[in-house]
Amino acid sequence: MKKLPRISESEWLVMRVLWSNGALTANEVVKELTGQTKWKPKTVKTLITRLMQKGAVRFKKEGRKYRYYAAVSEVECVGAQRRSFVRRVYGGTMKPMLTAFLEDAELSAEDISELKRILEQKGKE
Amino acid sequence: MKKLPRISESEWLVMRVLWSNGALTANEVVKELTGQTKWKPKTVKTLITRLMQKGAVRFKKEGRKYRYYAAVSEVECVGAQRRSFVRRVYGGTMKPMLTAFLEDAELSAEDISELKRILEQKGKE
DNA sequence: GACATCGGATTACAAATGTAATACTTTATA
DNA sequence: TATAAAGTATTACATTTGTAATCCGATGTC
Repeated sequence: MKKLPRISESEWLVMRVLWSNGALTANEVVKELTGQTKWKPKTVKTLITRLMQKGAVRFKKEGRKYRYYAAVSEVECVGAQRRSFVRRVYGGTMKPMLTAFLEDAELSAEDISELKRILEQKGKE
Repeated sequence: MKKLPRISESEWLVMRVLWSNGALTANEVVKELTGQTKWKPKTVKTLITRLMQKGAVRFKKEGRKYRYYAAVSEVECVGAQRRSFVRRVYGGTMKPMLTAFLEDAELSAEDISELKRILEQKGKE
């Protein structure tokens, strides 16, 4: 239930790397981001530092170098972003937004049936 | 197909007012926002000015005062935000995001059946 | 006509963000 | 042991954003 820090656009890329890979050294983060961005290593380091200041990332020493890991929950951060997005763009009303999302999405047949299952589940509550 | 300007969090509130109300004077915008925000009128004016500089808003003179109106398409801006959101938060994969949205949403029975209809439609393509 | 007022134009200023470069420290290397 | 390399810490600097305040010109008011 801790307060979630505000994570900027660029910082999100770093967080996603840390969430999916666990504790990484700075260089490993840089390597993961190669291809996704054209950032210099120093830029990545800056982002990590800022995320630490915000409390979103912590590190443990491993010998003389650090391993960084996410200190906030991915599920919570993603949920917060989702809600903030809906509020900002749709003024909080979910339906039109979901319609747009669904129409826009590229979905496999399995995806579609799973989503339908979720909807049916909701219908029963 | 023009390039969409980048609209900040606060600016979104102004844009939504203009999209839903057409051409308004600055004071009318201020009035619409009362209750939603605690901004001083001058703050709203600044936001409008910035949106004009970005090309998102234009105005026409009406006597000695101006009427402001959105110069970019709501559908396009919303779509761009939606895509940017999915890319940032989910790395571009729609399914997990949709799952979360659907589970999170408060939906009426009618909403649910309409969404199911959309999904069925997609299944047929 | 002098003055308060309403609206728009210009200016303000700190915090956050994007994007690094430079400095300092410890360690491996010649 | 002086030096280069690897890592971390500190500093940099232009833009964007949030949040206004001040200035200026047209207008209405006494």
